Order: sequence, then C-alpha cells, then structure tokens
Amino acid sequence: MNEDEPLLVNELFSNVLVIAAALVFLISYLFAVIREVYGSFFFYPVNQTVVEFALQDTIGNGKSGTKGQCLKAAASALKDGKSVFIDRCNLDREQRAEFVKLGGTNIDVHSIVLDLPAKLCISRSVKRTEHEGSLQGGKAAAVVNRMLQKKELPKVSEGFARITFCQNESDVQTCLNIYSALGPLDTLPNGYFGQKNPDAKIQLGIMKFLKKAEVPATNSPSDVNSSQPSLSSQIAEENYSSYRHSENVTPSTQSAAKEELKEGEDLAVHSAGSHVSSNDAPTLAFPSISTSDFQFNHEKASDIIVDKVQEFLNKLGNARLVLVDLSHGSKILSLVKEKAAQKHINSKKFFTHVGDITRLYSEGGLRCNVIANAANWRLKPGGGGVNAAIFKAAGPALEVATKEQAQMLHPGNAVAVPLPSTSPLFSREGITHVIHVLGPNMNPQRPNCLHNDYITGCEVLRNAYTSLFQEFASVVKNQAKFSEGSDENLLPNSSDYTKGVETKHSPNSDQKSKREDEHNCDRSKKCKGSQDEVEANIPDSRTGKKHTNDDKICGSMTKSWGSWAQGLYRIAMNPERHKDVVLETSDNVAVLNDLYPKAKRHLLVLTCCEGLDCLADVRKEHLHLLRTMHDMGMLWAQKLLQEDGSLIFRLGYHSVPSMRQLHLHVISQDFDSKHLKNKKHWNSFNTAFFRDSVDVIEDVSSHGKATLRDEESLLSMELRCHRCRSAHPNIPRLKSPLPTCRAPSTSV
DNA sequence: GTTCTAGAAC
DNA sequence: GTTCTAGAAC
Repeated sequence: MNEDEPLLVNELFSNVLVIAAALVFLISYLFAVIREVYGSFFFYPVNQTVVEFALQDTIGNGKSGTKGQCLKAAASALKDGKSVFIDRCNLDREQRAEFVKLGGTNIDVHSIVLDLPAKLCISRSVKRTEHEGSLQGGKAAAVVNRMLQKKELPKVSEGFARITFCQNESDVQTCLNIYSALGPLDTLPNGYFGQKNPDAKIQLGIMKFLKKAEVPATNSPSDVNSSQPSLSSQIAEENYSSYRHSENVTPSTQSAAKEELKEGEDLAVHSAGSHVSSNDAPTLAFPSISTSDFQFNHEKASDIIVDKVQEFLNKLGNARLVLVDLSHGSKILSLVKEKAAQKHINSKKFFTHVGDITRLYSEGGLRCNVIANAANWRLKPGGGGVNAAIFKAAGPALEVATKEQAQMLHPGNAVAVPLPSTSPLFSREGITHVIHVLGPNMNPQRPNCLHNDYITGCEVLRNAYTSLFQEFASVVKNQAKFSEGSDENLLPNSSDYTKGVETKHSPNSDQKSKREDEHNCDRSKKCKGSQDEVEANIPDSRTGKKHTNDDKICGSMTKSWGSWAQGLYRIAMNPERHKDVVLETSDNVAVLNDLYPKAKRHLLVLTCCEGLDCLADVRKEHLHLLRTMHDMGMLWAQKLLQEDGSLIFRLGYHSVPSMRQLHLHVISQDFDSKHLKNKKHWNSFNTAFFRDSVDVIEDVSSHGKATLRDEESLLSMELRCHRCRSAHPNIPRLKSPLPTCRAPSTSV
C-alpha cells in the first residue's frame, strides 16, 4: 500500500451512494487508520441515493460530537428505516456494545475491520498536522499504541452477523464493491470474511493457554490467511485451538493464569506464572481398589487402605496420598476417613476427596501429579467406572503410552505410565503419570474371581496398594532426581516393572533399549533412511555440486550450512564430549542452554539423530522423536518454573533455523536478554516463523510434514509487542520499559 | 548464529 | 551529533 496516499474511509464510502440492504447497520471497526478516518457517521436511506452523514468528531456543529449524540442519531435513522453506517474507532467490545445493541433483533449488524499495520498507521498519524480529534503530531503514535493495546477484534458472538476484515486497499475495494452492488432486498452471507475467526488466529504462546476469549488477535497482512472458511469450520478450529493451545504451557502456568483471570487483572501487568506455588507436594490420587465393580468387602478394604497408607506415608517424604470417590455418600470413603483419624494419620498428607478423578484440579482445585486407575487386566479402555473415565479423559495418548509400558496386568500389581503432554489430563489437570493398578476380584462376572476367598483377596489387595504406592514413590523419586538436574535416565527401577507386569520387553533394561530403538536415531543408520545418504554424495542436478555433510539437502531444498552453523550438530554427534554445555542427555536428545539466550531462560532440546537438520526434514517417522523432544522441553520448562514461577514458556521450532541439527527452543516469554538485538531475533520468536511444538506435532501427524512459514517476510515484519501487539519502530523502543503493555503510556 | 561497520535515520 | 539497521564476513 502506498503510504503517501493514505486510504481515507471517508472518501471511500462517500462513493457509496447506494447501500440499500434494508436496515443494514454497519459498524466500522477501525484501529489501524484511526486518525485518518476519524469517526464519521453515514446514514444511507433505503432505496435512495442521498447520503446523510455525521462525524462523531464534528457532529456537534464543528465541535467534537459525543458518543451519546452518535447513538441518538443512529437510533433515529434506523427508526426511519434507513441503513446506518457508523465509522468509528470501536476498539473494544464494550465500546461497540451500545452500537450493536441498536440493531435489536431485526437489524443485521455488520462490521468492517480495517486492520492495517500499526506502523503505517503511526507514520500517517505523525505526519498529519491537523485533526478533528485534537490529536496532532507525535502524540498520535502514543495514542495509536495505547489504542492498539486495548483493541479487541470484533466477533460474531458480540452480535455481529457478518464481519469483514480488510488488510489492505485491495480488500477495502473488494468490500466496497460488495456493498455497492447490493440492491434493496439483497443480503450478504453471515460469518467472518477476509480473515479467520479472531480466536483461531491467536498464535501467541502466552495468550494461548489463557483461553481468554477477548484476547486481541491481530495479525499483520502477511500472517493472514485470506481464505474464507465456512463459519462451521471456523468454530471447529476455534474449539480445537483452545484445546490445543492449552497444551503449550505447563499446567502450573495455566492454572496460575486462571487464577489471574479470576482476579480480573491485566495480563500485561502480571505475568501468568506469578502465582505458581513451587512447593506443591507430589500427590497421588487413587480410587478405592476393588470395592466397586469387583465387589470387595468395604470393611476389609478400608483396613488395608489405612494400613498401607500409614506404611507408605513415611517413605514418601512430603508427598501426599488422596483417596477419591465420586459420591458424597461413599461408604468406603467414610470408613477410611474414620479409621485414618483413629490412627492419627496426618490429614495433610492423607485425606479423602469427593470428586471426579479426571477433574481433580479443574473442578476440585486439587492438584495431583499422579492418579491411579482401577484398571482391567488387559489394560484396555472401556468397561465402566474409573477405568473408562480415565481413558476417556486422557485421550488416545494414554492408550498408546500404556502399550509402551505393559501389555497386561496381574491382580495385585501396578504399572506407572508417563502421560504424554498431548493428553488433556496433562495439560488441563497437570497429571504426569497414570498408575494402572489391578486389585482382587470378588465379582463372579469378572475375570479371576476369588469367590469370597478373602485370605487370598486381602493379600492381593495389600499387594495392589503396595505396588501402587511403590510405583508412585518411584515416580516421585525420578521427578525429584530430574529437578536436581541429574542426567540419569528417568526410567523407574527395573524392580518396579518386572513383577507381575508383562512388558513388551521386560525387564526394564530391555525396555530402555527398546525405547532407544524406537526413536531410533542410530547414527550409522540415519533417521532419514538411505535415500539422502545416496543423494548426499551425488552431484546436485541444479548446482552440479556435490553435497557433503556441510552442504546437504535440507528437506526438499538445498541448504548449505556454514562452518559457524555446525555447532549444534557437533554437540549432537558427541554429546558426551560436551559435558560442559550439555545439561542432560536422555532418549537420544540433549538439552543445553542456548549460547546466546534471547530471554531469561532459553534452552535447546537437540536431537542426537543424524540426518535431521531442520524442520523441513521432519516426516511422520519422526513423530515419536518430536514428542520425546516436546516432553523433554516441557519437563525442563517445569523445572525452570520451580526456580522462577513468574516465567512463561513457549516451546517451538524456527521454520528455517540458522544452526544445523533439529532443535526445539524452550524459551521464556520475557525476552529479557542483551542477546536479543535485532528484528530477526525478535520476529523469529514472535511471528509464525516460530512454529509451536504442539502445532508441529499436529502438522506432521496429520499431513506428514511440518508447515513452514516464509522466512523473509516474517523475519522482516514490523516489530510488535507479543503481549499487546503494539508496534514499535525499533528494537530498543520495543524493549524499553515505556511504552509497553506493562506500563501503558498515560501521556497525551 | 555473532561481530563489524557503513550509512541511513533521527 | 547519536542511534539503529542491515549486509558482509566468519
């Protein structure tokens, strides 16, 4: 768009002499060209070519008009059967609400959004010397920035029948043509046009998990998909994205953010993680085993529960145990409660809880990192009760993860399954492990019925709780080990897996090697298969050059790596030789601090697998690796959060990395670093160039490869604050304390 | 990826 | 005058 010839909506719509869709009420939502198109009112009488108009700023005989005057004028025109076009800076929902209300039930309310780059807007405003709105010179930039901080894109849920987004002059022209062509009885289809549903476009990690419906979602033109998806598909996408986005952060930040919203505080002022309590004790929530469908005697069961709890509480450090049942009238719960009190068991470390075990945190506010499942011997979903509920709530991820650990379970045994971070139970409830446990069965309709043999039954039930609590202890121990920064592997002790659990490759040592085989990355074998190995040594038909290790194919295109770009590759090939920088190696991935961190905390999770240089190389067979990297990144984010609860993390990949060897960035969203120096640095983490790990996994699993975003345009995009989206002319201004969303400018 | 630096922008 | 960007070299 030509900056010298700013688009004036006044000019634009003064050309619209006939806009005759009966009682179409247009609200023009203008934030980008704010001061160029100061609020003007146009009244289009139906079936007439006469245009009445009034500016909010000039409605009162040349003086600034008030909102009340505008509303009155609009209501009056509507009453007269006219179509009304309101041209006004309706930045937020609240400001628009009164106008939308004018539409009532019979009048379609449309919105046209002129969403132009803020930089353009500011430069225009600054150049302008005289303005109806008493806004002149340099103050304009401050106003624009301040307004942009508040802006909320309109949504159909506010009462709009149709919302059209215009990103440039051509979009505006199209819009103009559409409305110009309307006849008296014509109508326009409802929904979003020109841009996706605002919610679906939110791509900021920080905003993502908040599920904050009102989050402003501005995107620069290059980031906007100009397709016009159907409304239903948009809604589906919206729902999907809110679920998906919540996975992108650690559950603790998510919950903290929730608290923050409750308090109604400004996002920008307090970072979402600030309420994180780092001393949340590890907690196992477990249902009463065998007393429901397996019809085990409640008295006997409650004795065993209390005994075993007492036995283990001392061994579990600060960990807590919680017996959970759905119903308030639960007999087993009251029995256990009573007996635990009699035995003076510490009620802070062991207590009972009434609620849904799959919604302990979201509905009960009870944070449990591990839950037990009263499983069936096949370790399959279905059946009823707790087992069905947990498998359903955890999604298919649990089934897959369970299969990796064990095929079946004998009565009296338990098996811990790490919950993939893709599971809603992980993202929503903060559950990291599900421990499947199988108790004795006294129900003749179920397998392995003991037919009231309570001598065996009690022994089996004792074993079941012993095994359950041991598994839990093992999880706690490993997590503690992890947070101490140990580079030992995270697998539980072999003894935890062998007895009564038929693993695919038990015992544990085999399991570990199996896991390594699975995401294989055997350096001699090469992840990408043999094809690239062959290609790597034949001349490229386009360049005639030979590919070597330093000049190899990256995805479908030739990408050469300079010597300076080989650092990560060297570490990945020999992580043991770089113990000084490598924080941890496990499952063929290495974790290290970024040499030039772009935020307070900035880690890289590096694959040690040769042949995977960048995202373009990633294919379906690397899904397991991507998940491993993601899980490792999440664990480290959690660990870092324990050190500083105010941090917020985002996990993702650069569309086109500068350094060879696939690496996942785990980066805190403060961007407080002297190493973040230029536009490329900023945009590589704050535009679609940065591909969220969860999105990459989703892309690869559904399309077989990752979606890469155009490097050039994204990296040279205007600088916008990742929180409030305000635009800034350069990096120092962007990073300077004022005017940012943390401390909104009050001048003007 | 960083560093250096010419020259544009302020 | 200083600040900042962007391109080349590494």
